[in-house]
Amino acid sequence: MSQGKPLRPLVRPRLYLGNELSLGPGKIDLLRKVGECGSISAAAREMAIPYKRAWLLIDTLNRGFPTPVLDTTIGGKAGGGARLTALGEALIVAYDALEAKLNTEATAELETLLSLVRGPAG
Amino acid sequence: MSQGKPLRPLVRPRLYLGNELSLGPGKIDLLRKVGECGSISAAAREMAIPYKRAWLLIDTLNRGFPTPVLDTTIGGKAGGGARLTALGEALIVAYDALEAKLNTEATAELETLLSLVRGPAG
DNA sequence: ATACGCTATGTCTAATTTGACATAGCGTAT
DNA sequence: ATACGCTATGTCAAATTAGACATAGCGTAT
Repeated sequence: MSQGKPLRPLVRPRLYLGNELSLGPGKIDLLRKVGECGSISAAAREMAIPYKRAWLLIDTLNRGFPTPVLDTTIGGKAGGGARLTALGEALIVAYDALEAKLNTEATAELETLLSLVRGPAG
Repeated sequence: MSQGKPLRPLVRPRLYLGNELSLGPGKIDLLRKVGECGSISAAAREMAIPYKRAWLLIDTLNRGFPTPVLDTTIGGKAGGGARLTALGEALIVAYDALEAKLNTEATAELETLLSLVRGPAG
């Protein structure tokens, strides 16, 4: 009966984009948070991960893509911070589109998988 | 335009199925190989991974699902080996269906992502 | 000038994962 | 009886990854 629309994503894909670069929910969530917070460190704080880890994740993105995903400026107290570049925004948009499509178009396949986890008595 | 059908999967999804259980290309490929080879060790050999690693991967599947994914029998030289259970086969079928759907229905979104890796000059 | 909060690194340790061997025991085939 | 090849574990070192601190330097605000 197809069950309304939960719309809570069942699956958050991870893409292997060659060149040792992968893009999954972790980096996307971080990127989005940085866009919201306006700085890497604020995003890291909110996500409860060390600043260095956040910076490193961003760094792998900057290296993996032809142009950086963030515009960063040094200096604190309203001076410095980070903003998404056009590429950064495009990544989020494209990822979200893929995730949404996956979770609407392939719901049946996903439910099949999940039902197998629960077993016949699920 | 839509470009024929390469049908080579652009993305091989990894599913997080709760309970510390994840299902991605690695375990699926292994499962399939075991089905082809008729034993865990032969599959491991062909995939060039240590037997123990293969066995461990299978083990996490067996623990994560309500019933085992393999029927194993001890004893060598045509005596022992492993065969897929109904669940094991179902997993492969369901995964393949999901992967196929993802790679046919979401080609546009995937291409968008890939184009971003290459940049405007790609 | 001082303080604050940010980017950008470096270093070192702990935790986790991976890999390589080793071993026990079983079931067919010879 | 012996050999072979499989499942099923155990152990232990190596490699990789994650985490915790430490530090340098800059740019706004006060």
